[in-house]
Amino acid sequence: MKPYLLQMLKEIALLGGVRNTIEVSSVELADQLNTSQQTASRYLLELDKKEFIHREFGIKKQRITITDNGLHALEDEYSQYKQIFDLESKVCFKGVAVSGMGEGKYYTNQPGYIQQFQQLLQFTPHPGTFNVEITPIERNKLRLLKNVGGLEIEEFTTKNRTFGSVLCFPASVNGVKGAIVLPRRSHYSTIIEVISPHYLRERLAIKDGDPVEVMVFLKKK
Amino acid sequence: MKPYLLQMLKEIALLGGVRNTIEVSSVELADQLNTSQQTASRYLLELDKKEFIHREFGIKKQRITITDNGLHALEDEYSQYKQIFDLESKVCFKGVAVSGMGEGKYYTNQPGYIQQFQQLLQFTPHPGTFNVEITPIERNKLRLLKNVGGLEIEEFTTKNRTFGSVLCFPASVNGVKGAIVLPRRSHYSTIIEVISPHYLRERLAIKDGDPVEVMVFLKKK
DNA sequence: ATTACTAAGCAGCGAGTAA
DNA sequence: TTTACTCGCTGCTTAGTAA
Repeated sequence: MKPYLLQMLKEIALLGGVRNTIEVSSVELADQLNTSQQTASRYLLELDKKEFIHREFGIKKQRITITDNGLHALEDEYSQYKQIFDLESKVCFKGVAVSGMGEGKYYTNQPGYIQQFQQLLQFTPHPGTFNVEITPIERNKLRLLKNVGGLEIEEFTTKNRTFGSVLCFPASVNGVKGAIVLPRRSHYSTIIEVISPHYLRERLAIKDGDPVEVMVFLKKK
Repeated sequence: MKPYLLQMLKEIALLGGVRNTIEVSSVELADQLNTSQQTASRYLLELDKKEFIHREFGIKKQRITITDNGLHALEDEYSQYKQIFDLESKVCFKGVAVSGMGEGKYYTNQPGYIQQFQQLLQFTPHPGTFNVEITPIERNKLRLLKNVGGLEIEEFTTKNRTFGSVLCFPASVNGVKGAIVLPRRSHYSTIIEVISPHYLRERLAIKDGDPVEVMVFLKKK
């Protein structure tokens, strides 16, 4: 939807056009939008044609109601703004399921990690990680997470080697509880690793390439 | 602010550009907005020039942060959407204070009205009404109020005459408690009449022509 | 009063390209 | 790789005006 049409739809909504009929002339709407009567009229024609509003003509002014279609458009926009101002409490990643190379299983079987997961997350992770590939542009949100800070999993040493520290955030994958795991060392990649008390791949009935939504929860300040 | 610039600002915010720096190229932003690299670049120049964002250039990509200015623009937009979806619980009118012709005092001194006000609103109105002139376009919101319904003040008869029924809504004027009064008979005018336990004109230190904000509260369903 | 057409002008778009 | 310039073209805007 063209941004200028959405703007007009918003204006109609603010005047009470949601589940209610308003009576306005194209001149009045033009004034509200700081534009000409002709442009307001054209916008109304476009909104009508695209079924975002319904119009009836009287002898003067016109009666306008926002359709379900139009209401959905407004709701979508609203939810984006809610997300922006909610970004300090939760961050949403959209991606697709991918297979790792089994290293996830190796790490999540280390007692040194398992104990800390149990303590900080109050669950025992199912062996292995569930990997989600995100678009490069969403890596910016990973940076955001590191800036805000999360649960610190400390490094530890076994007789064989050292396991590095990890930053961890409670999360959900398509609504199922878990946590995401960001190794401190590695640079931001386009793969998010998720651990969960459940075997996510089975629980969500997901195979490689399926779209998934990862919601990451930040600790409130 | 041009709607298409706001759209881009919103996109930057969704990527985490609020109180945080993101690294994106103009091509990536163009992809997000379904437009060309050139257009994305131009938008960034405009947003920068108008101080909605701050930019730094690295060897690749650019580091972008939303300025306070930009954040305000987003907050304004957000609050408008909040208002739309809150319209079923409260409606806001902006107008200016005007003087009536004293009839307000006559009506608000009628015991038949006073008793009902006390019962439905839990306060005794200060004699007289506080009148607010709204723009003709906002009369649509009055229609909305009548559709939703409010507190019914019933008509009554004295030995001299009949006083008509009135629709009434709890409200506040610049934050001070009161109620608006819509005579059932009269057609929508551009004057809102407000009653209040306080002498609003004095309490708010307001004279004719001063801008006021009337917030009307609807009963929840 | 109203809506909305036509026509002309101008702003925004993006291909090509420089740095 | 980047960003952002020029410039031709498209499409949005608005004055004038009909209905």
